Amino acid sequence: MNNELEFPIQMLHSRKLKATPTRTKLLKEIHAYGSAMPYSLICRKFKNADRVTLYRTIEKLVEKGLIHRAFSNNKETYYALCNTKCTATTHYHNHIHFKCTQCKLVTCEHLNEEVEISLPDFVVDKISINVVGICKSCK
Amino acid sequence: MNNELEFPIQMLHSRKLKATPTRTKLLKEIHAYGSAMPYSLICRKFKNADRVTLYRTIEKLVEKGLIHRAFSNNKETYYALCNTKCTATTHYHNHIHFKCTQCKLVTCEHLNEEVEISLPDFVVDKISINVVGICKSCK
DNA sequence: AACTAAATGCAACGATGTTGCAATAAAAAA
DNA sequence: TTTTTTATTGCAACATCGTTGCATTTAGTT
Repeated sequence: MNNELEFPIQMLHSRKLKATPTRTKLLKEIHAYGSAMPYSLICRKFKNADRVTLYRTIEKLVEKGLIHRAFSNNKETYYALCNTKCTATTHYHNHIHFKCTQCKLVTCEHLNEEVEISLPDFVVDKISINVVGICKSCK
Repeated sequence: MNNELEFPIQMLHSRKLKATPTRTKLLKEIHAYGSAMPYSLICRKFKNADRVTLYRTIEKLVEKGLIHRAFSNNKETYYALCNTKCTATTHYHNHIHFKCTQCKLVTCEHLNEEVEISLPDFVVDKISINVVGICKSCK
């Protein structure tokens, strides 16, 4: 996926962030999880940590473009690692977020072609596409 | 937009729901608002009502396909009326939800062409597309 | 080793999600 | 129209999450 993922400290430093235990652990946990990680699960991995610290850690890493909110409904938010093309403000949009109704996993899936959305008279800054269905493994 | 919108009672009855004051009011408020209505604003319109009743009213109308969650981030959810083509389980996906960073409004925008998303080996049930940018009016 | 800017931990509060249960009201039946 | 049935409401109560301020601690630097 991303070579840098094995080096959370370098990832953090590249965005001028201090490599604190909570931050490096968060990056490692999300990476280890393999798909977009629900907040509730993140909490379980950090049950000894302070809730506010975790909150601010997530905010900061989202702000700096190291992770992103892959999926959100009114109940839960899922977090995923950004790929190397992500910057602090933009994310690639030739990928979509897929939520499987069977295994409940949220994954980032790449599309062969960029999605074309024609909205004349609108300025489009960011596109996010969520698909719900049944994933390859569960089908 | 939708003729039925002027008749919240009929809308409710068509889904075998009792036409209670909270339900008819919710449908009217969202319709009157014109774009996807943030939950915080809905609350303000219902400040005398019980919070749990409002919660259950929303749940029920979403479940029955009269309204839908047009947009959600980790902070807030936006609700919009479903069009007549919506059923309890599916929503049209030749429209997108647009959030304007200037006026903060979330609107449903129709696309001339259906969005094509090719995900071989996946079963696609529902596609939702959120676009962030600057709307026609603010540009 | 000392310094400095940034991150953490804690307290504290507000908003939202969620359930159970008794009281109430809407729709249907008589 | 009145009664009956069944769904909805209101309230209490609790859990989770978002958010801020401030004092303490720590990472990266000098």
